[in-house]
Amino acid sequence: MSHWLLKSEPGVFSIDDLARAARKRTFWDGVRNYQARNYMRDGMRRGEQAFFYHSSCAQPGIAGVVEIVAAAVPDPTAFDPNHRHYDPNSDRAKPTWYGIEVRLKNKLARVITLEELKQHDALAGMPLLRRGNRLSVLPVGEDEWDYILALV
DNA sequence: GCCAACGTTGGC
DNA sequence: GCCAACGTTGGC
Repeated sequence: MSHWLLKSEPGVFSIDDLARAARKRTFWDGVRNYQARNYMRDGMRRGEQAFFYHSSCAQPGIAGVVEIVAAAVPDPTAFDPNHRHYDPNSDRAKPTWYGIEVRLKNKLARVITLEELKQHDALAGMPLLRRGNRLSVLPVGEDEWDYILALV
């Protein structure tokens, strides 16, 4: 079982938005980066867990844990010309973009901020903390996953 | 708002 | 295939 991290801008979709969603579920659409797509489509399996990370906000950091409740399927927003994430180069017969469905497992008692994560040598190797990383979907090592949960 | 660090695009 | 220009991400 692999572990993951999913970034979302709370101004667009926060962990509280997920908490309020029907059955606390949402389809994770709009990923338009190939490596992130590959992690979702080829890596993520139903039942695995991911950190819900708030990015581009006052307090970037890990806000909660979600469970992948459905493996990747083609992202319908890529086919919708009126959608912000429309991609004219993607077609239904051979979709380029995929999304997964997640369910909120739990919100953390506090946000584990990026600043705090950086202070732990044990986490220095995390892809999230790697210089210049901008991927919105990332793997998290098993040791790092456990370590971070123990920080709460 | 700034800017570093990318990924993508497109001319050649 | 190279690489400059451009767009985006995301911390600060």
